[in-house]
Amino acid sequence: MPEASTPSTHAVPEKPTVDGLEATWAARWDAEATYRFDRSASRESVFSIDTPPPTVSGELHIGHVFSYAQGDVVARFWRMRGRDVFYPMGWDDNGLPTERRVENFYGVRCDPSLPYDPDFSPPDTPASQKLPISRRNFVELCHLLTSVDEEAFKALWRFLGVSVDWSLEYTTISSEAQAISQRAFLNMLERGEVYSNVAPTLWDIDFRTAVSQAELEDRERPGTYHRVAFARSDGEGALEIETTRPEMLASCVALVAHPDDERYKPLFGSTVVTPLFHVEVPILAHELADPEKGSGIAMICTFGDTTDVTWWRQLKLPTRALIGRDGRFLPADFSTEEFPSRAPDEANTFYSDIEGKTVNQARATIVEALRTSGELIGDTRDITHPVKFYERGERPLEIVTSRQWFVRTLEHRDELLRRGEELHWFPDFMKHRYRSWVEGLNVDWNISRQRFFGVPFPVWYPLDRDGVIDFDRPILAPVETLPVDPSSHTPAGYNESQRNQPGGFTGDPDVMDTWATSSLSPQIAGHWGSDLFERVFPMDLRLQAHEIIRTWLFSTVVRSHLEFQSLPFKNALISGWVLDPDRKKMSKSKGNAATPMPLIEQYGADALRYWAASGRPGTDTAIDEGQMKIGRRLAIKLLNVSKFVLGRLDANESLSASDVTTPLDLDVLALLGELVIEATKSFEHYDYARVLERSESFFWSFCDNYVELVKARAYGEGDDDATKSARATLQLALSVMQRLFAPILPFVTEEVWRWWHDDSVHRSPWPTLDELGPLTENPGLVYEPVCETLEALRREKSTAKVSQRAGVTRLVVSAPTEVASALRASAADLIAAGNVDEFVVNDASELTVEVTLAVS
RNA sequence: GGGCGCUUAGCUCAGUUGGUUAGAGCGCAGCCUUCACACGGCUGAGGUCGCAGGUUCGAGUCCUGCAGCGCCCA
Repeated sequence: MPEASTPSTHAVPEKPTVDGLEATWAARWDAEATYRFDRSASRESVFSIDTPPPTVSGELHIGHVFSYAQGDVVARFWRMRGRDVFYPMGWDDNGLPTERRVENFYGVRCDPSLPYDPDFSPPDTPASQKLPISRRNFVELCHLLTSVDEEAFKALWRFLGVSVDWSLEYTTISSEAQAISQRAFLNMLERGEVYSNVAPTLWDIDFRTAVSQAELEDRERPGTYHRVAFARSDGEGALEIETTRPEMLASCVALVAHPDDERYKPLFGSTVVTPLFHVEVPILAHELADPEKGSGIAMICTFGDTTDVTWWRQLKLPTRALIGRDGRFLPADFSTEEFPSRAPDEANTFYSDIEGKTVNQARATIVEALRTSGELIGDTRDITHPVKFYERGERPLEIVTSRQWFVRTLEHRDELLRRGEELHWFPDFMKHRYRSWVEGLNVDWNISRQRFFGVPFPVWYPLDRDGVIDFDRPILAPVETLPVDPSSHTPAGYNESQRNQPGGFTGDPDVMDTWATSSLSPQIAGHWGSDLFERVFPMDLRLQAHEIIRTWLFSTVVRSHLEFQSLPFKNALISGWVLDPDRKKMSKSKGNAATPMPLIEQYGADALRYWAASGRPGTDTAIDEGQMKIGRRLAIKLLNVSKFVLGRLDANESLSASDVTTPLDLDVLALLGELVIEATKSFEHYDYARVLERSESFFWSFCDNYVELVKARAYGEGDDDATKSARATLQLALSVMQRLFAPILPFVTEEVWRWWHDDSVHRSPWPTLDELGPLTENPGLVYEPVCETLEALRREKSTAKVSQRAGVTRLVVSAPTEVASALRASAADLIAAGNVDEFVVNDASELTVEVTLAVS
């Protein structure tokens, strides 16, 4: 036979496989720029996504895969809907997590007093004693390691099929990100929305930095109540307080009880004397004193905890702060006004035992002394109580007085609450987390960190003739010079020799909190100041996990509200946590955190995405390899049925919805039409899990029933309208289903799509009703009874333990008139699929099926 | 202490504005070595929908209370 007359077939491989699709298609998508954003697109046609820049700190985990896969599914839907999807990817590389990783990875620590060593290279193996290096050397290592980590992350995202436009990649430490952060800071400063202040600050003594309220975490820790006697100044006996922090005694500034507490009411206004240090302190009243706790009266110290800060502020108490930035006790002189002891020599002598000690050491010393002096009453009492920690910290936070930059959030609380109401949350109930967080704010947002790898504040300060810093007259960097580093750049009007000299200047030593830069992700990714920004801002969608609502989501809303009087994004899609198979929260410390790459290798990226997409927005989901296996099976089924349908179709035969004529085929398309409507609606509400569930259910029925029913008609000997109808239906349905699954299973759908198309399924239009032709009015009226009959046939054969191909002598179906005529119309398909000799349809009140097998 | 979510088959979860006999997958049992698929297919068993009230012709679904689990905030 001459080649010219051979029907041309689609390029269907002999043995299709899902293995290896990730590498193949990731490379093709790169080469074809499939996910490239059209920068000339108008705002209306753009769908812009604000993605979380992951913290680049080494290990990837399955939680990343889960959350980013869910977001990607949505991005792919909108792209197929015809929107120009702005989908960048950033890396949150600045900040403490990176510093920590660099310290551990290279065995170094930053010592800003050291000079830069241009020839420095990190030790091959980290020494047990961390090597001190200069700030600049340290920052260079941070850049080095993050760039390595970023490549590893990037490789995973590609392998997972995350459809970001890599030409839009950004980092939060880039020069542009720094300029944007500094510009936004200066704008806030100009508007009076940011201020610097010396204040009691939550302080991590290991990281030696301030932390913000958002980074706080309560942890249950054992503690011990000590009952301590304070002698009354009038000599009328003593008052006993209970404290878990007796080491703070030298910082005591008052005692406090509840205003209604009858036991202490008569004493308000009188004074007592602290044990050991003999400082006179007043007895005061405040609602926050809990009469049920301990003896009902507490000592206020500057500062043992956040309640102390509140009392200190509201009761206008003096400051006797003694904990230093390293967590050790600072020097103090009890003969001064600050520490007015009645017995200064005794107090100083005793305090010399405390000075320089850590909190725990000092506690032991003081408890011992109190016991000796008889001022420790009775036995101590062990308890468990919540203690505040920095979320990344290992030791309890202390409160240290220091100068910090704060963003005014408290005075904007009501507006911020309204922004939370304005935002569309998916799922809706996540808005409660935002609201309760904003309602519970009690300090302004501290954005300065006493660290090294971050965006510096674009500020210098003049020094007076005595070399004292004048914080009230900051020298601001002009906007056009940004980004600046005040530790290496010189402010206008000075020269570098005047740095840190009397009469000269000094640079602000701090860097911004990482949330202070990542909260500008829309500005950074959208290149604030360029035409692009107007096309993408406010973003259509923010993707993130629920655990960072109070940090990233909140801070982004704050920044956008202050800068643009707008929400930064219209919709927020909140993902849940990944739980381990026992439904416990995954964490590195528990050692149950799974790494994704082996799972991708075992089940395929589509299978992992299937698992992720089966978790509804906001729902915590357990790692479930069973679910991944099902996803893999679905992908394989898609390959196989595509091979079957396409492998026998003549690629040149033109088929369309108008060729679909038989009742069964029309009905299947009508059902598919219903599915398309539902899937579209669900996707528009970010309910990808429902799209998956419905599509999957239709697809399996299609494979098990419809394909079996029309196999013979479509690919048999005949060649009439009915044959054409079946072929057209198979082809149309396959096309629609390949596209319905494309957002969730991008690799396998692309593979099968390319067997019969030149361009990517991911750039193809989302299916619509139009392409399915005019649909029947009551979808399912034909297909469902036909399927029921087919199932009855299979059941009989299965019960009789014969092959499904076994012959049937007689098939009698009784059904209501309408159904009966539907069955008669599909008789040929049922006869072929069931291998039936005689098929009889009777009218009856309800559907019954009677099967007589050829052999029994 | 305040708030949010969950509780449906052995397991993991769907269940739309209240509407016939409550759904899926896994697992389990049995069958089919079928021509797209053994990396498969078919069939089946399995549930007083956490508990107690209430509204309704009708409640897994709405209301009230309670319990357990998880989380958020203080």
